[in-house]
Amino acid sequence: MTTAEARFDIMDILEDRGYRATRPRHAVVEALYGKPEGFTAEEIIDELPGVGRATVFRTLKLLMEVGVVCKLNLLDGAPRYSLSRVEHHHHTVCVNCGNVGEFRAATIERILRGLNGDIPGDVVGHRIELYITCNRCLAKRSC
Amino acid sequence: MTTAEARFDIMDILEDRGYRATRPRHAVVEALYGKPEGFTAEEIIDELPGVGRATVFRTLKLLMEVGVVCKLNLLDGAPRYSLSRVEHHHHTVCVNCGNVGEFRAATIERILRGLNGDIPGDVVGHRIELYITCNRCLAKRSC
DNA sequence: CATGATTCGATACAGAGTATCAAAATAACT
DNA sequence: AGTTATTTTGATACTCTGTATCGAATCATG
Repeated sequence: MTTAEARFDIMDILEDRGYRATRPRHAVVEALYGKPEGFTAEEIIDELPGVGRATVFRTLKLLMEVGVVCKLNLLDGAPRYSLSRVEHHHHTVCVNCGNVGEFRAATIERILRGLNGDIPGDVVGHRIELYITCNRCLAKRSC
Repeated sequence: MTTAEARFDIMDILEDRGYRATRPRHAVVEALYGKPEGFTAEEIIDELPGVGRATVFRTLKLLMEVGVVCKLNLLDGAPRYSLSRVEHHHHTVCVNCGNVGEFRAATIERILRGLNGDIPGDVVGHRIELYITCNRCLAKRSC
């Protein structure tokens, strides 16, 4: 999937759900594409002085609702958001620089589904986060 | 492990790390034992009018540092904290009432460790959360 | 282009948590 | 026990992330 297609897709998804493809929303989506490794809300707000603070948060919330943006609460510092490239996935977060990556692990999904019997209720979803030191930070450190 | 032993243990852990076993900290730890299914910071603050707001947060932070309390950021509403009963575990969170439970799954741990090769960095930790509808909420609903 | 529904931006506000700092509690040492 | 040094506390003000409000602007539709 190219970037252009993906951009188109996201605005499409919004319109399909009855939301309007407005200029501020376009601007936010554009900005997200420059951040393949995650971003904070404040980063986007600073980058788009023409778009109001509330609108940025509203748009992020909307994008989470339609499933193309995820929010990660780290152990410290501001929450990070990231564009989802694949359907169902989980995140790696670098504990040093905060950069966010994605991974999939079908085996784990299967196990979690199998776990249902041991859990006192109905499993309706799950979330897995791997805390890592990313290669870039590892490289910097060994210098 | 009885409750009394566990209480003793927690204050012990703090003292072993050079922190003082003060009365406000005792009060917070006591309060936590009345909350086997998790709690919000505000609940504890309201329950202990004799203990300052800042102190409650400071104590919760301390207890997280020494590994006996976990914090969970839910999809909405205030974050929930919970006492950890077992060493390494993960959480179930009821999406309806917010109650927190614990589970262990050795198989998953093993898989996550095995995943190391597919991840662009060193895995230093992980977190798994299962979103469930707990039995109590299921029962209420079917009425 | 008139109408009505969405969305916007500015601003004030809310909730969770922290920084500050003087006062109190605690530990350590005589 | 009394003095001193250190840690901890509580009150308060503040920060930071996000939301509610609301009049103005934008947009789809007839």
